[in-house]
Amino acid sequence: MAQETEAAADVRKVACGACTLAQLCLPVGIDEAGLTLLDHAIRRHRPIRRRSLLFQAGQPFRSLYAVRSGSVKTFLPAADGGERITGFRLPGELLGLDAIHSGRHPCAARALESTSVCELPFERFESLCGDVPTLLRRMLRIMSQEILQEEGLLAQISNRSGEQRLVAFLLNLSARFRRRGFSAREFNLSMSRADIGNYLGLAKETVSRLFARLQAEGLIQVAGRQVRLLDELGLHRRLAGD
Amino acid sequence: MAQETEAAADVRKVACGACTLAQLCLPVGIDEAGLTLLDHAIRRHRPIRRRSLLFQAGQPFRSLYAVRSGSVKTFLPAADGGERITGFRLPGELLGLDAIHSGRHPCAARALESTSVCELPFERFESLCGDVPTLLRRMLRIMSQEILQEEGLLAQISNRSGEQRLVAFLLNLSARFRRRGFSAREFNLSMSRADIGNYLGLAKETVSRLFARLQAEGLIQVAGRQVRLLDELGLHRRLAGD
DNA sequence: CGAATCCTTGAACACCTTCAACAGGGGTGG
DNA sequence: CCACCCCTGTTGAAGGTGTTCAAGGATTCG
Repeated sequence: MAQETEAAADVRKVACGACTLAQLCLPVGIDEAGLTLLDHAIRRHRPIRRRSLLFQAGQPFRSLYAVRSGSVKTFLPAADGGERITGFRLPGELLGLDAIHSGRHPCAARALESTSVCELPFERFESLCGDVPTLLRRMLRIMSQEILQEEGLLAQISNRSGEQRLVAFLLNLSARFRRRGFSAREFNLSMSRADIGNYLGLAKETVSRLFARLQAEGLIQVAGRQVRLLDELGLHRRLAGD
Repeated sequence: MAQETEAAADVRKVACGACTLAQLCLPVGIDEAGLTLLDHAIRRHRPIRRRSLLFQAGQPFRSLYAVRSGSVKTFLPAADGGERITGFRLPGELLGLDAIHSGRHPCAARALESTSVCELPFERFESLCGDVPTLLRRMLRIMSQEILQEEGLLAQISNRSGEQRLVAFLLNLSARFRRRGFSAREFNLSMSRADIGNYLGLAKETVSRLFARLQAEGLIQVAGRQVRLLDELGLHRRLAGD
């Protein structure tokens, strides 16, 4: 217990330049001087618990957040009290980009497991952009990538069968884990079947059945939230519609 | 004919500050000095014809484009020669934001009717951001809005019935026409039923049937590509799932 | 005016959803 | 520490919604 607290304290002291996520996160391509400035602007939070909200929908937008460890889901609250999940964020990914426009968070963000984040006050970020031109370039690229991803997701959701959607989801997760140095073949899902279904536009029962079918066909192996990709080539073929 | 050419020539001389789209397009919130700089960076093109490509998928990214008049569809070419439509752009909207990340256009863009655009070389835009801080702020907001729109679209596509998707599409178009000073109750669709279906994840036959049904129920009136919204409140109720 | 594209309508079928029941497992409180 | 309970996941059957295939009609453009 004391160990954990100590470790957490250590992690919170790690500067952006020394962070294991520096090659994925905002710092990519920023020179050392800029990194120091960025470093001073960032608030490193202690881990938040599973199920707790990082911010609510409608809340005024003050800061961007970067996931340091754990994972987060973002969702739009629906009229009937339900939610529409808009995305899942892994370490090194940013939260709050959709709030810049209106100055309010359109989505809420909830931790799927114990999760720690870095907070970057947006006003300081904007003034920093004036001093650190590479920071501006980096942010434009991150936002462009975000737009691109949403476009790709949209193309995969509409006009694709449930099986293809789930395969696309798994391969997307796999690629993101790979970039983070985790295994791309075997990983844990931090979200429930209901969350996956909500995100992909499928009923949770359908997700469950699709997992079973992909396993029966020898493409994957599933045990609860533990997933192993057995035949990546076959999965890619399914995605293409073969 | 001579008149048309003359008018086109005139339009091409209009500065950003004098453009009727200045309140929608990139210039929003930019001071006069910045506007002059922006003005000099922009190339105003002669109209391109219906069906012609503004840029191809995979092409190197050099410039952002703003629609001045007409409309454009953007789409990802699919493996089988088909296309996945990612969006429709109206006057005052930007094209190419998804290309900043990789330096290549992931989507192609095709004119749906006779369309004119303004071209903004991206390198000049980036250096301009250093001189005109409000320009940077504006671009961050535009990109944030784009991310937000894609999120909203995704939420509407997945987990919604075909009818709800089509209603959402019509109301979205209506709101965008309103902002541009056109009628929000009666407008022309510049895209085909097949394009709408492709975009919404429905077969073109389904789109046709849904139009017929909405008309039979007295919510809209359709004649080919001419649409009139008869009961906007009723349409909003349909969207909510009533 | 002809050709091509776009739109509409019909019928059969596949896929996914909904409703329902049950099993397992992790967290909480006693 | 254990028991209970709620949450999560699984499986079955019936029904609805949208797709596919097919054909004919309308509109537009050269």
